[in-house]
Amino acid sequence: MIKEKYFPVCESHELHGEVIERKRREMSEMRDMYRFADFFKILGDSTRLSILFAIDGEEMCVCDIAELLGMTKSAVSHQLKILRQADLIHYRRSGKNVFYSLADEHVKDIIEIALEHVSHCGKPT
Amino acid sequence: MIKEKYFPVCESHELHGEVIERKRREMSEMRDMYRFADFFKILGDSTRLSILFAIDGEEMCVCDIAELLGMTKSAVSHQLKILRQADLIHYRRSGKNVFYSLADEHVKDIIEIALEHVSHCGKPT
DNA sequence: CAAACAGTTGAGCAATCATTCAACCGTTTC
DNA sequence: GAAACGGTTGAATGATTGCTCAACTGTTTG
Repeated sequence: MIKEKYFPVCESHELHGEVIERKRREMSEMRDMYRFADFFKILGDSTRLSILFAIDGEEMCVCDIAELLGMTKSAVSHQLKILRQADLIHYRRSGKNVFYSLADEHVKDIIEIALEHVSHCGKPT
Repeated sequence: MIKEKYFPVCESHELHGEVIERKRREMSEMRDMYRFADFFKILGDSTRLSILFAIDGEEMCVCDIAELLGMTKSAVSHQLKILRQADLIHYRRSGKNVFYSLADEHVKDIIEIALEHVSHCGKPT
């Protein structure tokens, strides 16, 4: 039996082609992996993560966040913009100040589970 | 009453200093924000995320992962190394092949919640 | 209305990072 | 043992990114 090869897989055993095809079908459902990765990319920065922790439970203005993190207002504002565009935070203007707060409960959930994972797999060395 | 200023906060209202101090105490508990952000940073790449989805539920060898993602073995192997160092995947050698599988159930949980968030906040435009 | 304050924005820069390329290691096969 | 295959690794490179600096907007205050 001549097996049709759709792609140059390993030659070690013939099942590989099937596995790839099945996986390809499974993964096609959520094909915009880029958009999905972007979500984690936003959380993958200590500054942005610190901001989210800072405004968790209590809104804060930009100036205070900057002071808390020991950064310039500019640097914080740049990161706030990214968080805003990702719909992770909420915006409120009050006089000269702008107050930010968490926009979504999902964010807290994800952070908590991740925190659990990190503390579990924590390698002190 | 002369209020001691520990840091140059906004002048608009005096509560800001207190807020910052309280937040600073709260956040000092989990002070290694870098390590925490690194966890998300690893998930924040479409290639690595695709790999995790690929080996979810069924181990795969490097060659097949590469074929599935349309990438070189080298590129995949580089990302596998990062996932390995983060203890997110499991390694198994079998003859000439090396099979990878998910190492932790936490990973699946996090991905699922994040997927939910992304699909909720999905802006088609 | 001008000065001061809170915050935003864009350009520029340094650092990080994902992929490519070539060389290499480990296992199997002839 | 040499060739072939699966996989890894390090250097090089192009792209991305986080911060700084300076200029700017919007609001309040004198």
